[in-house]
Amino acid sequence: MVTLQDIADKVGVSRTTVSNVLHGNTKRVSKQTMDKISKILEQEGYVPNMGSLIMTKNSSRIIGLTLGSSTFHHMHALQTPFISEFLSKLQLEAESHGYYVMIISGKEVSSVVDIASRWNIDGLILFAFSEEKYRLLTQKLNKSMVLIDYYPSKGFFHYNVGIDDYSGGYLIGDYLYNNNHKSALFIAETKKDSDYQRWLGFKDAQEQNGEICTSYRYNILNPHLSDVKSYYQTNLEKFIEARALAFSSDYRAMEAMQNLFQLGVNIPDDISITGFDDSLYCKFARPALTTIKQNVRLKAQLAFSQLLKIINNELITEASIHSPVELVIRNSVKPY
Amino acid sequence: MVTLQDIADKVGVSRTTVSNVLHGNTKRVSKQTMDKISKILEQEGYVPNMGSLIMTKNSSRIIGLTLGSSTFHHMHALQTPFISEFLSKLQLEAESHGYYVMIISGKEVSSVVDIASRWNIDGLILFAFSEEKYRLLTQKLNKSMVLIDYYPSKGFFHYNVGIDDYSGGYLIGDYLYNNNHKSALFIAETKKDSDYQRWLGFKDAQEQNGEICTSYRYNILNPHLSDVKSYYQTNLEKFIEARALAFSSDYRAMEAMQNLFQLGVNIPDDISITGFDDSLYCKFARPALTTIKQNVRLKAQLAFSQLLKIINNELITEASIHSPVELVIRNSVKPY
DNA sequence: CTGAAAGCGCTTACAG
DNA sequence: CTGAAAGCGCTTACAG
Repeated sequence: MVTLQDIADKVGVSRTTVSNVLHGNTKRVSKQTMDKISKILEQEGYVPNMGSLIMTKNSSRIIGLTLGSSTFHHMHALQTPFISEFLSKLQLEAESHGYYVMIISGKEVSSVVDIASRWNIDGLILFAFSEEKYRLLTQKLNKSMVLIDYYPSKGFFHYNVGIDDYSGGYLIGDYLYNNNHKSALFIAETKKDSDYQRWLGFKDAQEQNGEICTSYRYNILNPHLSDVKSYYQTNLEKFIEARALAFSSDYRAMEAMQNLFQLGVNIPDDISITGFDDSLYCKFARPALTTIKQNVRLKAQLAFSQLLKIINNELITEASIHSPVELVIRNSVKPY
Repeated sequence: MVTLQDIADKVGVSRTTVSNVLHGNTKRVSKQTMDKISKILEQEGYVPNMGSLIMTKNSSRIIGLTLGSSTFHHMHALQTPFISEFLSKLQLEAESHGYYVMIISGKEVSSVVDIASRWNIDGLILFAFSEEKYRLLTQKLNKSMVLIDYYPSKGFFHYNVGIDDYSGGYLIGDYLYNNNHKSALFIAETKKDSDYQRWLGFKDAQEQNGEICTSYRYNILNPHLSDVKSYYQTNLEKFIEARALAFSSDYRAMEAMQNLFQLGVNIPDDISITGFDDSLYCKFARPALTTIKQNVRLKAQLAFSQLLKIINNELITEASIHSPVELVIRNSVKPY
């Protein structure tokens, strides 16, 4: 490892001077010295030691990426296509701004606090944190944080970057409505957060001509249900009567297609189905799944730039940003 | 941030002593002082500053995770289910051993070198690096490294953790053979590395009773092919004649199922299909995909422990380790 | 058993 | 325009 001192010795100046050219303090160094130092710097492939920088700058330029719950939409959090894509885009974005991303397990709040303090992390991006955990975290750790896809209870201040879940739900509800599916059911794993917003959009779309969409149409599929098959068996009649099922995730939609198929249901002839996320594989479902797609790259960029603003104490006009969403029409819906 | 000095002041000792209890040098400190210091340490929630540790210990305890090519099996590397699962398991493993994982974009070798030096990274885990890039990297960066799923040319020393690709291929070839598919075709994106090993296993299984499996049966599906549909159109006759297609990835297998279905082919009645990887969604394919599953958690653990050994200069008995693989039988193969 | 001191690689007032 | 010096938080010989 070549140090500043090494460079200084080589050129025959003090390390103060080398440091000055490193930071572009051109007024403090003569053109001549500058050039000489720049040349050697380049030649020796000098890179600063981050350990040293952490100490002197009191900042590490590390962004922590933390997953609050290890599972998310019934699979390992990092395995959900969208989270891993987010991570890769975030890392690119960070790297191009001279930041680094460290993965921190969010299982224990205390260990997030420990690691974030230890590393003097500049900011944190949080996935799938419950409100309780988030509160605890903010209490114990005073760092810039941005939450992803978060819908906290009212009056609870936080920064958030999400997608327009409501519009996603609306697009689906509207699309089904226009295909004459006016008593479609909405199926999600919870009654809160993203799921609930999607439902709201769905409901409004279904009610657009004065129709009524009661909460009877909001169905819960327990994420811990071991016997999904019997769930479909039990509800078969109800589902066939509804003629259309709008799921809050691709995974559940595809799972439904499989189970219903086994029960002799023809999709989309008997029942139309929609998903949410546009996972890599859902174009291969049979029939290919109609779903909602989000712009993950944009989301990662928004999250990073928002976090940067918080870190730098810049003015933030909106504490909660939502990236747009679009309907991807494939073949899992048939006009009724 | 509470520092060692703060603690020392509070207790009324020198920071040397505090440091000693921190490191369990029990013989150098009286029981009494020890207890007092431990108590305050706990009470104040002391955590060391990693910046400082990097400097004094000349080690950061950071493991870099680097993706050599941004795409992998035609999707973004971090998006392949197995890489993201690997990452999450690796992070757990690292955290439990007091290590940290930083994501480093592997697009440019020079930036890997830069970041790894800057952070004084302890070791690197490398995905999807070409041999050329890996050589360049080792030339410029003297760090402990473990490659994942790597098959370099002969005589090129390196540490590798992979899966038993050969056995995976064999299991598939054997399973097809036993279902009377003795002229099945193997389809992959390349003729090297994992793909080639899988082919070798496949071939050996198909040749088990003296039959011959010529390279005619090794088909390449160009990963950059834009018009996959016409690929299947063109080869339809050949594929129907073969009656079984063994793919080197689930993605391609599912894609094939979709395209063949559109061409009026019945799967598995007309053509049997197998995949490789056991992606989250392939149980939802229709028919559900028979494929090879690997133990990603074990792989992550092996990779980490191997890297740790290299870092600590421990004796390593095997430079290349392979985790086992298993056949997951679903419904995409029909006895011929 | 305890602590003073040097050193890790850098930045940043400050003096000249 | 240039550099000596203090300081960031820790560890580690070493002296007592």
